[in-house]
Amino acid sequence: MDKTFNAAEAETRLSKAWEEAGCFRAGANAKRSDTYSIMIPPPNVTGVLHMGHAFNNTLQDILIRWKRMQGYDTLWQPGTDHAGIATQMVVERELAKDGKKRTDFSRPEFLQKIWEWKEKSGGTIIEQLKRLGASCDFERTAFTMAGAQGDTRTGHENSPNFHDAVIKVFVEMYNKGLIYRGKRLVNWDPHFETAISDLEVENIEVAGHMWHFKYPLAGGATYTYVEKDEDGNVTLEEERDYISIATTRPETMLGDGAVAVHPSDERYAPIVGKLVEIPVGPKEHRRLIPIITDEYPDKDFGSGAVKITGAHDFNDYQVAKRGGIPMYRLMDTKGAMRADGASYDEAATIAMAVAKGEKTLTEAETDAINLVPDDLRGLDRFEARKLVVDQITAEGLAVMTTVTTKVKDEDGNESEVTETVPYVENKPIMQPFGDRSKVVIEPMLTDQWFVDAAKIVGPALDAVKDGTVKILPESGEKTYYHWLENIEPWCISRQLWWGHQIPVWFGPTIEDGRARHPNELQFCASSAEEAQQKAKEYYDQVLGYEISVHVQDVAEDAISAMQTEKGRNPASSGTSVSFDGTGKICEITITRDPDVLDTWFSSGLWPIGTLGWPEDTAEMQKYFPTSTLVTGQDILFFWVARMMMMQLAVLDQDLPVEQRIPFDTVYLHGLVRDAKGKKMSKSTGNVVDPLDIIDEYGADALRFTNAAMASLGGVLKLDMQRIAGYRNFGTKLWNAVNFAHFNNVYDADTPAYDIPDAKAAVNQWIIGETAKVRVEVDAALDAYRFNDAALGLYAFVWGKVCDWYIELSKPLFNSDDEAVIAETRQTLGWVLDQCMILLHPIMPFITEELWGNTAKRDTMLAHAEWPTYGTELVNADADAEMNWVITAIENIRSTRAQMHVPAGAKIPMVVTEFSDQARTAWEKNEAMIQKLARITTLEQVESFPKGCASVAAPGASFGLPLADVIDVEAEKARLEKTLGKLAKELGGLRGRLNNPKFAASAPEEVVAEARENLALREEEEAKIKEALARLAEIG
RNA sequence: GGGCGAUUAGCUCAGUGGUAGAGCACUUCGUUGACAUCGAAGGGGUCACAAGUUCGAACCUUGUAUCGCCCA
Repeated sequence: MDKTFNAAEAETRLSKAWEEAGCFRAGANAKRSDTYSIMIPPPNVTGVLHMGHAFNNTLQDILIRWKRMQGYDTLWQPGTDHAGIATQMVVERELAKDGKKRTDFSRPEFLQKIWEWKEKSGGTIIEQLKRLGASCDFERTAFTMAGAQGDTRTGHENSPNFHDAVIKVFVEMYNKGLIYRGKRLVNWDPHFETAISDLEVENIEVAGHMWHFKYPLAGGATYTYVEKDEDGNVTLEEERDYISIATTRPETMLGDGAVAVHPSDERYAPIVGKLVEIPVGPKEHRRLIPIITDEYPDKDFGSGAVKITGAHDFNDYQVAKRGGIPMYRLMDTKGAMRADGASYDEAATIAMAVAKGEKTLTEAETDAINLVPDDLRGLDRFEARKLVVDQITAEGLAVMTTVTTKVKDEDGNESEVTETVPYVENKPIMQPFGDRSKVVIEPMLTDQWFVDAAKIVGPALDAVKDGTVKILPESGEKTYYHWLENIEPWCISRQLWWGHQIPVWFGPTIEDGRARHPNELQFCASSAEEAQQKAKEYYDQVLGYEISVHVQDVAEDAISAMQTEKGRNPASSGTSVSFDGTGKICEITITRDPDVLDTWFSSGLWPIGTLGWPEDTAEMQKYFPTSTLVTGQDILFFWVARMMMMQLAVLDQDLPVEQRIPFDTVYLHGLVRDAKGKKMSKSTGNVVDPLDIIDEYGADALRFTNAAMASLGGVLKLDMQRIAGYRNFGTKLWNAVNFAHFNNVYDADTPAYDIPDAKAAVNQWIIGETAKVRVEVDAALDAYRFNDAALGLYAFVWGKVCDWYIELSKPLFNSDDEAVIAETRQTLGWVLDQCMILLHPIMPFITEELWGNTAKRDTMLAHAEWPTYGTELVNADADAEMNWVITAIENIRSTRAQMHVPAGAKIPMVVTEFSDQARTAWEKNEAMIQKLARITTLEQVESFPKGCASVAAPGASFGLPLADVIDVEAEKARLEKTLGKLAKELGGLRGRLNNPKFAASAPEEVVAEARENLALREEEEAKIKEALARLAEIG
């Protein structure tokens, strides 16, 4: 055997062997009908393995290997999601290298490029998972775009047709009224020009400014502004002809629809309902907006008055909706100030009429109004901000403040200069950034598709509340409830090319035989043919005669449609109707929505989509509902909750809830951080690459570290020293096996399957300890306490097997008794086999290698039988005997070390008090104690000779005669110290036992334990006191 | 501002009512026929603070402080 395990060489070889033997196929090693299945949280197809994946997949692999060895019919389903924005970005970046843009290609051409990229690079993370040892059924690798147009079926050859499943769900949810189209405020990425999900927005604190402006009251009205302190004393009273507003985004003032104050704010009570002027834009067309009340403004924040820009702020949007305030969109898809539509004069005139209540607009009409003054049109939003601030300040409508600064003149004389300047606070503000584009996200009013989540949330909530689905740690359940009980509509459309295109075709409405609103009718269907048929049926019926319906399969580019407003704004869309000679409609063209679905919409179907749903597949019947979902707590809402809602909503409603839940247990974990607890980030430079760790320490060390970190709800701090420590642990096991080799344990080349019928106490003892740890490991894994399983095994293998059993076995191997030697060989072989088996889920590589190195086996370790023996293997007598031996050895060693007896010196020992039990234990294990404690002889004496160091063991009083070397003072000090410690313990124990209430209220076994403990401590105390007395005699 | 959580040895963390644990680090000793990626021994803690419940609190309750994370 090599000196140490060569991880780099063995890992590749073993991975290949497992794969070739089909060890991880669904159902491999199944010995019972119970199933256990895990869906991998699909990594992004553009992704590379990071520590989060490594951690997450280690836990899944531990569970699946454990269950597979137990004989369950297991499936660990791998795959990737198609990651709309990320993938499109990666491919666009590749094109950019050749100086090309996406828009240089048609949509189908560009999609072909993505599929080519996917073929080439889309399997990266799956390959990396194999290096971790992940035992997924890789032949089933799925992909959330499988089956979509252009799919080359490379890298996910056997994936079920995900596209069909996604489209079917959309159509069904649409038909049930769970999906609708509407104009809502969404997170808009001005770089990618698409709506994005909350998940893709990072809120980052940046240095910002808060400007304070005056909004003059209309018609020069005034009011008395009064400020009071806490006691109601007036601190400020003045006549004002304005209301003061604070804002971090002055450019959005152009779209203000109102100014809101809190209903209880007395300062502004006199002017509620009055109109104020927005202090920007051409003087002759200043818009007037009302002062309204709403609960949203915070009286103590800024002036207490808030401008309401419903189209560009999420809070304002809610206020505007509540108050019926118009929302004017100010920007285009690139985040520049709008340059479309009618002139500012015209727009402002209409808006004015609306504000005065003379006119009401439809949503579309409101959206068509461009309230950006002509001089600001087309400017970038940040440019526009500067100009707006300048214009307001120039007009004298900025709130001013005085600042006193010290200046030095040419001669160095200091003087104070007081200036009046605009009041601008420099303060940190939270700003939303696109996690991929890194640009500031703009809340934007756009037409999008939404899932009416509130309608399907009920069953998802109930399933957790009634315990059908368990979330661990429990605190996750609270978070889950909190979010689901306040659920918002889910925006599922994205203005991208890569993704599942929305299966809805638009056509014109018909009134009195004439086409009215183009693109306002929706035909939702799972194919173009079906849409055509539906449309034809509809139009034939409303027109009363047959027409032909033409289907435009892929509409123009989603983005350009958005920019030109075509296809989104029915009013400006081109005609799609042809007429015959008599002016009657004879042909209608319906066009497909160019948008695609949010990747999470397809990921939400992962549990069923990967199993072949909507087909009634064997896998679906066997492995659904799945068992455990292991994932990061950060995607509890975005993925876990949505899977719950979707599976429960989509599957046959006649099935009981237990058969529609996607999984029965959700294990949530936090972010993997660096050793100091900092988030890993490229900018901090503390990112750890799991592949580097695997290269340096081996996959097993990384996996063991992951398991050891995984306490429920624990923080995950990755410490290199710890990884090194667990690499050492592997070496320790390796060397233990090496020791067994050396002692001819494996000479016969036969595996140690049967539990040895041992006679020697040491062997009986270690068999019992093995049984205890097996019970402990199963209990820990059952409860998802990976850390307990890992640390329990660590303590057993290192602390029990290596530190004690192997050491204690040495005298047995050196004995002359062939029977004892044979029994010990058998026991050691069995114990080490159990170590390999029990450690395999956590450290698959080194254990598989040892398994193969030690004997001819029927199966690979990955398919070895997981043991079921329990504490019936514990022999109480052997346990007591060996515990005595270990205590005796430890106490002798401790005394020796403290008395500075040279470590190598072998010395004699004497004994005075010696109970029968202690004597028997000694006699049966003399050779071991002598070897491990370096004792030559034991002699029973009446009393200790002069200069003897005391060693206590239960039932025995030992002494080490060290007359020549003993330092009386040192020995005294040592004993006093031990006595001190004992006194503390005794105090506590006696205090408790002397309290009558303790005996009365504490459980019996606790009282008994305390009594027993007290007796032992008292015995020890007596011995030490005796020893001290003897020392006193010597002087 | 709202929600969730944390505070235990120098460090990183376990510990769900019976009197405090691990690994690493530290000190001393050690080439003992598995292992120096090692062995033996040792030092080190008012369990953030305060009050309460209890025979008994690191653990339960309330409050305070500090620090995270998520959402506004």
